[in-house]
Amino acid sequence: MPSNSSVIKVRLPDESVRELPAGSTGIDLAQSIGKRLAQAAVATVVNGVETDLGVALADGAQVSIVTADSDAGRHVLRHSTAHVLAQAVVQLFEGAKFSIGPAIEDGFYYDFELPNNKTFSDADLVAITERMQQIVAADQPFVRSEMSADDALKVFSDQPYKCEIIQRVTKGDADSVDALEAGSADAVSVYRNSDSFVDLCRGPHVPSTSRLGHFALMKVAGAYWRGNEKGPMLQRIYGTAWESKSALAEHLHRLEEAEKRDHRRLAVEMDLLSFPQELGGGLAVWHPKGGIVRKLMEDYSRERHQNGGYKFVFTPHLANSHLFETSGHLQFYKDGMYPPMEMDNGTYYPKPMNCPMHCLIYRDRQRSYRELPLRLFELGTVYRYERAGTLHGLLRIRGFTQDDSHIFCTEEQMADEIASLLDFVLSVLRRFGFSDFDFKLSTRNPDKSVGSDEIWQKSTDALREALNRHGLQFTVAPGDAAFYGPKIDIDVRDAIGRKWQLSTIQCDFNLPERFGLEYIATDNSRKRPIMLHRALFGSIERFFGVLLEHYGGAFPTWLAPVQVRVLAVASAHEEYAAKVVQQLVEDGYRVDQLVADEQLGKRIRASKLERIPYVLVVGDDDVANSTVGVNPRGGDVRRDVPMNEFLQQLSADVGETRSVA
RNA sequence: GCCGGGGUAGCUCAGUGGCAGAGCAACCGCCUUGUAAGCGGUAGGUCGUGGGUUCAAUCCCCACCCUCGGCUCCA
Repeated sequence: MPSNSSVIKVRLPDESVRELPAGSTGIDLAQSIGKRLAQAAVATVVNGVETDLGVALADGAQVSIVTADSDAGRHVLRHSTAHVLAQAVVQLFEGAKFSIGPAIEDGFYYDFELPNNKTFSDADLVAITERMQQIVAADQPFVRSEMSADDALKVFSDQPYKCEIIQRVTKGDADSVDALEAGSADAVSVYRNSDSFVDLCRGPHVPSTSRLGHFALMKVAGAYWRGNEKGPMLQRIYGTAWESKSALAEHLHRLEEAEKRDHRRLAVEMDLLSFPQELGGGLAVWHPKGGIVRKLMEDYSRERHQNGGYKFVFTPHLANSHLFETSGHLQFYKDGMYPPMEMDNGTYYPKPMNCPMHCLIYRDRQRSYRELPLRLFELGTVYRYERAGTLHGLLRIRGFTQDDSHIFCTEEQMADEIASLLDFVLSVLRRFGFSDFDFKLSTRNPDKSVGSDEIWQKSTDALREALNRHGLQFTVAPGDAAFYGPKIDIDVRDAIGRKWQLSTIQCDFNLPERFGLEYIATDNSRKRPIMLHRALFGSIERFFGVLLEHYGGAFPTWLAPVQVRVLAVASAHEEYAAKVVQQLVEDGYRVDQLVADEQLGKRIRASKLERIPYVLVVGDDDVANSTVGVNPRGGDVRRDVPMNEFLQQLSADVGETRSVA
């Protein structure tokens, strides 16, 4: 049905059709639907392509409006705010070069090069913010135009980074970042805000700068141009931007809350562990309270492994360099190892991983197929010389203990073994309060791998099948595998939604080869076993750090360093309090008592700050009736609770993993 | 490793080219307390380490160590 030339029809997401005068834009469409929508609109999606609001709509187009409070809308806001940042910097810093400025999660950044290797200071950020607000107030339009690469090179003649992007796009070797910046080779797109500021960009953008304004510049950081460590280092400014003042405020509040549960801060506050400067970077000592929690974690892990058919092994912290030559680690990862110790009978290295030693245990005698799968388990402490700038509390540390398992099995056993491993791993993680998992299957990188296509295929299929068998959603990361085989990585989401990579299950056919591992098969032939690497916590240290942040220091009762604290109202009740303590200790709980030489309120406050799960208060009534006052963490106070009733409550609490506080 | 910010009492932080400061915690005393900070007092420091400049350095300069935010890396 041919439409009237003065009218166009567009289809909306709900399949309804709207008629508009020819030449109407996304703005017109939004206005025709509603005033509020027009106010919230930042872009359109036309036939599946994100487009500026101001572009005339074609007859018959499928159109949806992108609003500022959607993920896509915030992305547009953030990208547009990055342009405003670039304009402000170029205006305030004579000779500044700007390179790329994408939207990222929660915000945006822009990379700059200042003349004479100058860097931005915090004071500069204040000035830049003010200038950005002026640009917002000036209501500058974002005007799109397309031009040839030659013309674009002229426009950006004084901007070497922009020229480099244009040239790469022209030559056809643009990566995804370049493409975002410049559009395509035949039509380089640019957005102009004013006579003096134009930026290379694919878009889309908000119609004008007045749509922005709820942003904050967060920090300055160095960043390599194109991520190349050998290339120039630029100055990156990070910012955050939102659709409203309140959304921005909420985000800043979330950051504050996250900072309060930073494991490094909690470790100090709660006297769990420390990083003495005298030890050297990235090396921790565990204090008694942290030690209790760690021991409980390890005990639980050992118990589960015991029940899971694992054999416990122990291996030394040092090994002769021959071992790591055989394994190939010295060849691939020497830079990440602590330096060698030259001894009169050879060269020794602190071990950066346990697998080669477990291979030696396997190889020590002839193995039969009847022994397989052979599951070796060790809490093995390893040392890796992580680069100085990468250390981060417990999450990136130089000396750590892996809950490391190596499973030797036949090719036929591999799929079942991986499937049951997944069950095992998830079951243990759930006990620690995690319930939200993301799975990633990392596949072969042909340029950085060893082994035959066939075995790679088999291993990858086995991992994939295990995930499918459990009905688990997973993403595939092509080329992210280790050099020796594919792997499944398991991320958990913590109480405030952040993702942490913890467990990993890896197939390895390289080390069995290198160590010449064999077993005698049913037909009396010698065969090579498959080796599965599996770390569940990853490292005890890292897992502990993640747990600390997950619970915000409020460990579930079964893990809490002190589970119950007993407070006498006054000195006269101290004797009864001590009896309560004694009974709880006899029942196997971790209990202490704070004597009444301070006000009760003050002692309760101190106990709450220590995040003790139960504070018991005992006074005259309790002495008379054998009761306690129960003040639970995160709950309401109950008076006159019979001791037996409290014991039942405590027992039930410790028996199950409590939800996070 | 690279760019930038830091390191002062147990903790959080202020401060100055000329005798080192606060709050909390600790310790002592008074108070004997019924559910998140009672009152008074005492003690506590090689101002990260080593050099240099200076009549004098915690402060200025250099190097190193540690740490924080990023980048790169992460078997």
